Amino acid sequence: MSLHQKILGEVEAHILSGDWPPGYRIPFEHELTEQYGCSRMTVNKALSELVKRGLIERRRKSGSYVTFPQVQSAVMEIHDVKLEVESLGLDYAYYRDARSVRRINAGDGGRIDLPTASRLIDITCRHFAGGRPFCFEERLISLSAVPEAEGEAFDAVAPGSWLLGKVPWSTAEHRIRAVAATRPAAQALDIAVGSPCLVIERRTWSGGAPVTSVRLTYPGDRHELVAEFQPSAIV
Amino acid sequence: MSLHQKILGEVEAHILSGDWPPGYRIPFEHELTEQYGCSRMTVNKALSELVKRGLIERRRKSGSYVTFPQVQSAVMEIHDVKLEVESLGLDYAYYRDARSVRRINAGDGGRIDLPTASRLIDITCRHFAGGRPFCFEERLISLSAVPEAEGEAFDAVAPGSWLLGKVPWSTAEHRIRAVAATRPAAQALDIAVGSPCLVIERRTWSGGAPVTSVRLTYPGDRHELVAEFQPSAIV
DNA sequence: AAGTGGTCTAGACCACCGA
DNA sequence: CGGTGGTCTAGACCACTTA
Repeated sequence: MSLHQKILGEVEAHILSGDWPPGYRIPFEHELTEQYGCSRMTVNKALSELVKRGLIERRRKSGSYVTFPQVQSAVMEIHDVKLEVESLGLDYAYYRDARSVRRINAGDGGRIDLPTASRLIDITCRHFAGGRPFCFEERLISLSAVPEAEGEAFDAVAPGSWLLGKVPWSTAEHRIRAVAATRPAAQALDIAVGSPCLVIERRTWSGGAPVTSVRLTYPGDRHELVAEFQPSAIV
Repeated sequence: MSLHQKILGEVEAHILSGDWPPGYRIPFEHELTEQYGCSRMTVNKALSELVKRGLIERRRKSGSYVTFPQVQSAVMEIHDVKLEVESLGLDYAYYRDARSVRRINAGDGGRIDLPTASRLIDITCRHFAGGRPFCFEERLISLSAVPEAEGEAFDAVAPGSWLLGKVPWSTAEHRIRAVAATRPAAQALDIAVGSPCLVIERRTWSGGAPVTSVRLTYPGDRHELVAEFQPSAIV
């Protein structure tokens, strides 16, 4: 492994571990130069790559700083409905409909892959944009992965936003479908039963263990997913 | 603009224009060094970036070569409906419904961003899986970007498959929505007007110029998009 | 064996911008 | 004004690979 890769990896590790939080000023080039006993070009190569990856930003005379988490990056990252609504310039509101703690059962079939009789939280809630229903959310959270969730009522902050700041995730899988609105979804979203809806099911893991599974139902005429790719962006 | 960016841009232009086709050996570093009157590091910086973008690959002692277009990647890359169907283990069939060469008009509003009166090909076709309609495709292809398309009837090979092996792409944008089936789509897919459909609109650019725009309509109950992400994979 | 790319050095000049 | 990052140079050594 080359030296600039080593430097890149170590700085990246500091950032991803939270050791160097957003806004933190990382060491100057000349400091890293001393620390690694190499020339400035080598350090510069590593830091330039981190800029391309969006992990740091650099300001002349001032230094290099860890960037604040990408809100909704180019692809279809973990996205927080609240941020999504606010980025549209609309008022956001949240309402929790139901919350229960229970054991997993056959009705959850496949939604979340946990051992029999695992305990989980089952939540349904709604997100509003500009006063209109924007998204209907049905979520399961594994209590073995996130024990603190049991103490949360989720009546002020949405479970998605709460989890985002709480649990680091390592993998997410999205399934995206078009469906006819079911009765509960139609009621929640104030649309006709059977009208087209975009459904996004996201399952998230952290270190191999399932964390949460969420089904987001959007009225088809009010939502659109946008994803931009570059060939090299694929790992 | 810095010199390494200039070199990068010019080499990229040669590749994207087809001037330097896949397999072509681009000039050696020392040749570019002479041509641009700069040091090897500067040339190297440009070429290393092209490796990251997947446009070239480099072999010691041999030289640097334009790569062959990537076919399909992990996420929701440019995807070929034919490969998609075959990966499901179903028989694939293709039928071209209509094809015309015309000038862009107001009705194309926003689907493809070309100058007034640009010439393009307008195609509608269908993909079948296991004998059943699987996808309805409406596509525009810019003739200024892909002049060879004018000689293609697209009655045996789908335009998507044809383009994939022909034109390198640099950026793609997806828009994903749920809609009620329009009359033409419903007829093509043999479903009821108004039933939910998943619509994927993909626009593709090559070196900043629009290449093609396609709208794929899938019956909502027969299709699902799956995408898997890892946090670090984001650029 | 020879020529390529991979990496690194120890400087340099410059633009920018915050103190 | 001074310190930072952005860029570039003219070398160097090495690993690899293939001609």
